[in-house]
Amino acid sequence: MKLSLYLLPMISNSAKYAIKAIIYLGIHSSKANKILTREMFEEIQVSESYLAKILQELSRRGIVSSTKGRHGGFYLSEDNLDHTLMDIVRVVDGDQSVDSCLLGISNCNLDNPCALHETIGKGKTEFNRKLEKAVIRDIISELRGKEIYYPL
Amino acid sequence: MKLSLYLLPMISNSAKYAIKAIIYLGIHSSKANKILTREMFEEIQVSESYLAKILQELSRRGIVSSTKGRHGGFYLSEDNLDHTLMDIVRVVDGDQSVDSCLLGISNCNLDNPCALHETIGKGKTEFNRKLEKAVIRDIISELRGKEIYYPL
DNA sequence: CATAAAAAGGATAAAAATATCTTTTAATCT
DNA sequence: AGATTAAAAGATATTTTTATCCTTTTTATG
Repeated sequence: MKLSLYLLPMISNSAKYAIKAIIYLGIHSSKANKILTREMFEEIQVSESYLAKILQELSRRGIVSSTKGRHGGFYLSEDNLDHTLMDIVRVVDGDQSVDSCLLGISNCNLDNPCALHETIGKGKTEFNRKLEKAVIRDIISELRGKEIYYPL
Repeated sequence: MKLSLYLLPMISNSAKYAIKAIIYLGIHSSKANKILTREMFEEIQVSESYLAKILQELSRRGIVSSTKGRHGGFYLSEDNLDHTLMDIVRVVDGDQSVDSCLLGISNCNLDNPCALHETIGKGKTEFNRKLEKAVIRDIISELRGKEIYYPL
């Protein structure tokens, strides 16, 4: 018997797709050059429909930009570029995912720390801090300097 | 529309229950004083049946000890105490969960790092290292010094 | 040896996450 | 205005994770 058969990562599949899509948009898109889900989904290794679903939500929450109709599509505005990976994860996986205690204890905090708070709880906090510092604009400009950033 | 309605933590619910159960056993059990799932499940805030399932697997994989029949139950042997939190997570969530790249890119490694490897991939590695260093014996003995370690 | 106690195992059920499909709305072009 | 294009929205399906239940096996003890 196997309890969790497949991988259960630090961020969800959906958040991964979201991050990949945003990286793709950051590299390829502009307000003048919008991108269709049709053009991205293979690179991101997700179905077109599911990617659309995720981008829809990201758009609604102001993480990416989009317009309907002809010459429509998705792109990153200057404002969008100021977002961090944490913003993405919070939108897709929810705040609880980020803020919850490692043992899932609701009243765990600095004054009343849970059994693992000292031992590894801080590890999660550090990881969160990295997500907060990771600004999309910086990630994109760093990737531009490199030869290969595919496949996502 | 919400993509992930509930929390999606760094480790699965099952792994959390496993860790909580092992902490409980570490504090209360010995080879002479075995513990029944019936005695633990409320403290751990999981159903008795599911806890039994998880402990079964942990027992099969040598993370906890158990004996059947009268005066049977679960306990931590001296060997069990030498395991780390990482051992638990690997058993319950699987190796992939621990070893996978943050973007889920299969051929991501130090020589051929993915887009996020430098930025936050290292954060995951650090977190993993903390799990590896967290020896059950140490966690238990530290908890014994404290007044309150409940609820788990 | 019979009986009771408790984990192990197997089958099934429920909930959540992931994914797809269809219809609607908005933008653009002719 | 009408046709076309593409995102938004809604409904539904699938897979995975979580959880429960019931039977079997093992062990201790009277």
